[in-house]
Amino acid sequence: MVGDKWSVLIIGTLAEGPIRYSDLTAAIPGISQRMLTLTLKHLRRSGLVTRTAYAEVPPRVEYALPPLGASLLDTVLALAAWSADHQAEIRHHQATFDATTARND
Amino acid sequence: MVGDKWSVLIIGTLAEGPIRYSDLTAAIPGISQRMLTLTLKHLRRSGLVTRTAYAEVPPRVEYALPPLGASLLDTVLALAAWSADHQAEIRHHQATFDATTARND
DNA sequence: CCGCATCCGAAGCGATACTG
DNA sequence: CAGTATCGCTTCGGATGCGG
Repeated sequence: MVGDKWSVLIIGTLAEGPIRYSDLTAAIPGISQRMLTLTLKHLRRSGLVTRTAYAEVPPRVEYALPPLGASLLDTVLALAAWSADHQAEIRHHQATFDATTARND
Repeated sequence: MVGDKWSVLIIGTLAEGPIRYSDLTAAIPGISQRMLTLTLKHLRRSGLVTRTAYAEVPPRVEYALPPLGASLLDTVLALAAWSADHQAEIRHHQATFDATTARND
């Protein structure tokens, strides 16, 4: 689930509170409507995200983060913390590795 | 990084101690040699895994988990714990969702 | 025994156009 | 406003055969 880039971004955005479909599009630069719809459906199926549609004109649909989703957020945040913590070290390793490895482009 | 299924499995296997290439193949069912080599290279590049080749006959290569890799293991384990913890709940949601959603295959 | 290169089918994703 | 359907490209991944 965390392997899905968009899932993480959506959950991260939802962490700040319920948000509308169109606002999600704006809040997550680079996401296509296809992926937004697909990922939201996936997340809803797993119960990580809830969808509330209001029978109004104009239509309004809000997505929110139920407790289950929030619990995943915590864990993912821990992962993000690790990432931030070791980012420099990893980049250093990569640079060293690249320098060591003979690349004949 | 956790998005890479094989990376996680390899790190999980390496957690039990250094292991040889061929044993990795056996320890991780379903992995192809291509993916094993590719993923190991990727992990080495990031410094999450170390490689030690012994100039012997027959050749022997051992992969191990340095501190950096072990630290990621901890975090990933936390994620796995979350997964195990909420697995049943998620499956329930999925079943409900599938039942609710009219699927016209 | 260890690892890489190539071929090729499968799946993912973005862009676009269309429906309720 | 909120989605769905289709198309084309890119990437992923398995199988096989070769080099160190």
